[in-house]
Amino acid sequence: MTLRSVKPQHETRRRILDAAEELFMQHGFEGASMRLLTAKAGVNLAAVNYHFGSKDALIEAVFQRRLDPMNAARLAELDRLEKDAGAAPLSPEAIIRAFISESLAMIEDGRNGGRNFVRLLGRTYTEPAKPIRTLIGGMYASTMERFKAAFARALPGLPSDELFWRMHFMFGTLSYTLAATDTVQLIAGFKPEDRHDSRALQERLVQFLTAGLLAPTSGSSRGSSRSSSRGSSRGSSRSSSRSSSRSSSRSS
Amino acid sequence: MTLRSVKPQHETRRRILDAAEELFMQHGFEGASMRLLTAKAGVNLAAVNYHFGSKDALIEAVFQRRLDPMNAARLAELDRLEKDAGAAPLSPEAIIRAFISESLAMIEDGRNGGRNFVRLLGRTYTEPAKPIRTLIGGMYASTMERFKAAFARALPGLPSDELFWRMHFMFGTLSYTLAATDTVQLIAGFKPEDRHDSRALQERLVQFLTAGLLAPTSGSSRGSSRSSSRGSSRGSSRSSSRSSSRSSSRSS
DNA sequence: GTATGATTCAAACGTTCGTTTTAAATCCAG
DNA sequence: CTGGATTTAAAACGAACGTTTGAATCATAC
Repeated sequence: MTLRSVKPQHETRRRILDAAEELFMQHGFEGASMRLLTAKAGVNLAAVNYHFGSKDALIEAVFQRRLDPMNAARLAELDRLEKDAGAAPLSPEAIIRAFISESLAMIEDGRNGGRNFVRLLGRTYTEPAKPIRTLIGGMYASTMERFKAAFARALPGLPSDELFWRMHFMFGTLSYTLAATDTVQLIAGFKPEDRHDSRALQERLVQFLTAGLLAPTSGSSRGSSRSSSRGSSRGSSRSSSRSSSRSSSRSS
Repeated sequence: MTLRSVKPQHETRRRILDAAEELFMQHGFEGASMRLLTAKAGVNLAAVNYHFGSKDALIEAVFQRRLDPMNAARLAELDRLEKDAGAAPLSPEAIIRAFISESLAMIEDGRNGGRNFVRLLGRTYTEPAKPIRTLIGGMYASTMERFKAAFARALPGLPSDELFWRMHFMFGTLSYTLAATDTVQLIAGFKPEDRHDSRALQERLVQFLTAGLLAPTSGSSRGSSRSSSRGSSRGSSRSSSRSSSRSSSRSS
């Protein structure tokens, strides 16, 4: 009793999840203690174990609350694109947009903890703890399958293993961008006003990722490319040669 | 006495650093305890505090042992390239190679802990703990300055803020690639034999990063691009329009 | 109003953490 | 050989950790 102020009862779970989202992002999973976390949420120390069972279960709940809807939205957007396109293949850029726009929209979400979560998510891809890795991996599996199939359809000329790596690189760029926008600032010249302008950021990301995805492949499909010079780092240019093998149509 | 076996005395520091490198990579900084660490190194528990003073100082030492030479090699390679080129600007691809080849060469370094360190490094860019972030940032500052200047010279048509973001994206791709090659596997279809083939990986990375760096810019320099529809995520294609404004020369 | 189950609370549990201290043993350069 | 630096062993330090407990409190249905 006394001064409980604003806590409309039974929203303890939500308050815990919000505080966990922010503190996990700031201090990591091990660095954010239960005592700090429950203090920030304004709930009792035992509330986490009561509502979630353990700290690990809380971590899992934090991700499930946001990740499942996020991936569902990605898939829904992809479905919509494919339905609109009919039999025509999608443009790679449109697929990229369908994948990243959900994440980036969350950056502008200040009221809710969307921004916290998105940064937390970016960090978690390189999380050392194995249970967390497998948890995240499982939540992404089906979504990645669908997007990989969509890319493969949009880029019929791109070998499967090349596509794997291109998706790996694209995901890495997105992940790092989400995680590190205001953590490590290795490169000078950051414009603070750009930090939360997710529209401008999305355009820059789409340009970069689309170009990377459509980059010319050196050795083409498979094994055959034991040839070309590959002179370690001596040969400066040698890039422009193929330039126009854009690999597939541009639909629409 | 007893069975000390192989420990040529006075290499306790190196054994601690090697063990720390591996365990920090596997369990994170907080997850790797001093007792586990010293046990793995085969030294006494008190040895870390004797030689390094504290766990935090050990963390710093782990990075300094490798990061300083690595960045020095990057700068030396860039110097060499610029000297060879004379007054002519370097190709963006050559600059990219100078930056990433040092990291990727370490992946193949199995004997020494190079592979462990490179993965640890990739993880640390998104490390929550602030002292570690500032430590890493400080170690990179001068290197990033030089490379940013080199890119700016190679791409005179690219606005400064665009270059900042392109470098940010490139660094993110590299970072994630180093950290996550065998952690989270979100995308199915991974070929295990490619994991440690750093030459093939480097070629794929260079293709991707070069294309991303040279991607056409949408709104050109500044603020002007408030125009186009931006219909949330409705407009499916709308991408192909600009396609050929490669932004700058291709040198050589 | 009272019984009942869900929730919150303060307090304590046992464990592990990084660090320090003691002492003796061992190494290695001068 | 000597003496300072290094290493080991064992023990303990206070602090912080995640978790558990049992009583108090709340909300609701009878």
